[in-house]
Amino acid sequence: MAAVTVRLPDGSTREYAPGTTARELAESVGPRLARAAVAASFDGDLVDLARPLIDGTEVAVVTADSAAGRDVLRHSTAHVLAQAVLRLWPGARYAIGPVIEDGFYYDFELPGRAHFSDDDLERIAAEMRTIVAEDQPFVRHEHTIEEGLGLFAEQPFKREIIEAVGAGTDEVDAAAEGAATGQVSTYWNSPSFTDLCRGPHVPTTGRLGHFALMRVAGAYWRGDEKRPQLQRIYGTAWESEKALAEHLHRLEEAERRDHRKLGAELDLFSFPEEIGSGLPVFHPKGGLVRRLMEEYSRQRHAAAGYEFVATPHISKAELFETSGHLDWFADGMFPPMELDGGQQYYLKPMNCPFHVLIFKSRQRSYRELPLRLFEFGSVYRYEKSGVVHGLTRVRGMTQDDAHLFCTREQMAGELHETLTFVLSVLRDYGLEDFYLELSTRPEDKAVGTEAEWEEATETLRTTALAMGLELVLDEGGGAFYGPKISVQAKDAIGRTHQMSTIQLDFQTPQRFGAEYIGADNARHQPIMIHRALFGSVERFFAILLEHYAGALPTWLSPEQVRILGVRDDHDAYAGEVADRLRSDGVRVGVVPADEKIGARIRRAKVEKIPYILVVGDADVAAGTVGVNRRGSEGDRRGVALDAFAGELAAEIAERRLPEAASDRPPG
RNA sequence: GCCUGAGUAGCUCAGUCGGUAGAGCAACGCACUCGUAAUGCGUAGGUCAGGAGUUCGAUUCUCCUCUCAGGCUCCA
Repeated sequence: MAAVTVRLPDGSTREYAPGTTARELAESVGPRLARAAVAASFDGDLVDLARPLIDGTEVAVVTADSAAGRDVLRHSTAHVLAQAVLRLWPGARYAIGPVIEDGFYYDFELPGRAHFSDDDLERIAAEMRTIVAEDQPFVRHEHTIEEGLGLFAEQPFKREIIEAVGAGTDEVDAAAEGAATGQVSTYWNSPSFTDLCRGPHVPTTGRLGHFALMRVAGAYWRGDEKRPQLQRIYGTAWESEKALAEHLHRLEEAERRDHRKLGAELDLFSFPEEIGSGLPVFHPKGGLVRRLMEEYSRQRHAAAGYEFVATPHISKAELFETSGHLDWFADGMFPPMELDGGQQYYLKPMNCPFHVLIFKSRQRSYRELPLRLFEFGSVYRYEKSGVVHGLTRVRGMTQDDAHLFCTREQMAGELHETLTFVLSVLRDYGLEDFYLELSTRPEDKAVGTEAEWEEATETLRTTALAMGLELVLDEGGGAFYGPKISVQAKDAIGRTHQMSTIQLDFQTPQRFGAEYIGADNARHQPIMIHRALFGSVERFFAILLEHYAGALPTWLSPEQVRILGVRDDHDAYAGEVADRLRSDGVRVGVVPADEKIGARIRRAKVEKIPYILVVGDADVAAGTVGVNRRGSEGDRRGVALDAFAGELAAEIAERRLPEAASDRPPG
């Protein structure tokens, strides 16, 4: 047979004897590459290192420290997890074990419908280490559908996957398991363990080991609430002990920034049990931050031509029948209150029907359009008990909600202006890294015709593309009344949060019979654009808190400056400094010298106050202050009070953001 | 709503194989008068989430409820 010729990623070509494997290729390139290799890719398709080279393909060696390589490690570790569980729970059924961001999971059904407990994780991890030490090979086999069904006769979940592959009914599995070939592949580890899998895998289990099992959870088979709930184990795996440790450290960092923890530590808000789940109260400092957020928002909205409205929290049932909410989302609403005459009232889950009624309150002319109505509107949604989460998923919240009414001709321009406005305001709060997501018609829940949806979706797409930001498609993710664009923002530690949404709605004006008189003297239906910028004040508060790890920019800090006299005979001067700054509108606190200066500085640091001013003998004599700025090394002594005040006033007026949204860990 | 855990002082946590509890920090009092991340001593603080059951006796064991955490499902 002729030699096989392959191209390498650097463009060079090499010849090998027929039957040469990817592993042998790696070895021929260099021993270090061979050691780092976990898989290979042939023309971009990931394959095992044991796969023979194919003539004319481009071959790349996949190393453990690449994204694709980590996926291979994680997938292989998931197999080891399944093998360990089957050893410890003979007769367990195993379902699927895919790779997810930063790790993997595997779903099981244990004999006698038993459950994993947290303590089991340690036993399972120990068994996994044994399997790693055994250095078992991952041996690939191809089977027909019938052979596959026979192999997994005792494994109903595997059989279901194989049947779906055979029937080509499940696109996801078909792609994953290779339906195009009408075959399934398996990986054999030991006489006692074979798993259905497309692969590739590392050559042997000995290649693994830098993993941690994170938690156990219940998860529905196929993600379907109506199907059996399986036992899921989440784990993470990395190419080295160092990479694993770094990952665990990142998790700790996220935990340190958790807004629920910061909210308690900084005395911003709490969730009194007596009030109920998902119903927060804001304490004075949190209330102040919230007010500052809202004030700046109002200021920007006023400047952008929005008009402020106010609407009640409850309404007759008919309003939500007209809007369609009772048809589609009654489950998400609090149950109705019934009055004497049998009239039912609901807490409002949204503000839009109220704003439509304001539009409809009198005859409208095209000359009034676009009409932009804005409100900080409190809404109540009955979130299921298991989903309530801190300030990000609550049962009562305040939306910064606006509804824009415009003509069809104005629609594109309004969308563009709105998106520009939204991004500009978000940037002022310190979020700067964005991409856009376009959500299209949901399959089951939707009102309106295909044509209307198509037109609305296209308009949104055009607007989004004009922003020059990355646009991601979210198929079927729209609301029941229209498609939407959402702004996704990355925070300081790289997590993505869905921020503002802009939704087009042809339906609500129709349902409510909202009309305006056009230049042609005829009645027309306005286009309605729903728009929330923060989403909810509560959620935005949480995101900002986590983004800044509690160290809010000076303009948003509840206490901007704390003044400390060195001795108690400096307290009078500290008071004068405070009065001077307060006259500029600065929020100042003074703590008298009944504790050592070091202790009071520490307290102020723990409270993440942007500026600590220390004043002593020299300052009293010279009219100066010692400036200790949050996040900077050391302090500046003998700064003239006027100079500091001027600099601070400028920082606040410009809403300057901190250079880095990180701070020193306490202690 | 479902699965797995958890709830002990304001916070972080220890403890009780069933005999009603303890530390550090915080709070309060006294002393210390001090120049950039914790001065010392003392005092007070708990229906051991709530309810029911078993028991001579329950914070501890059982059941129910509430709340929280991590997932699943959901998220107009």
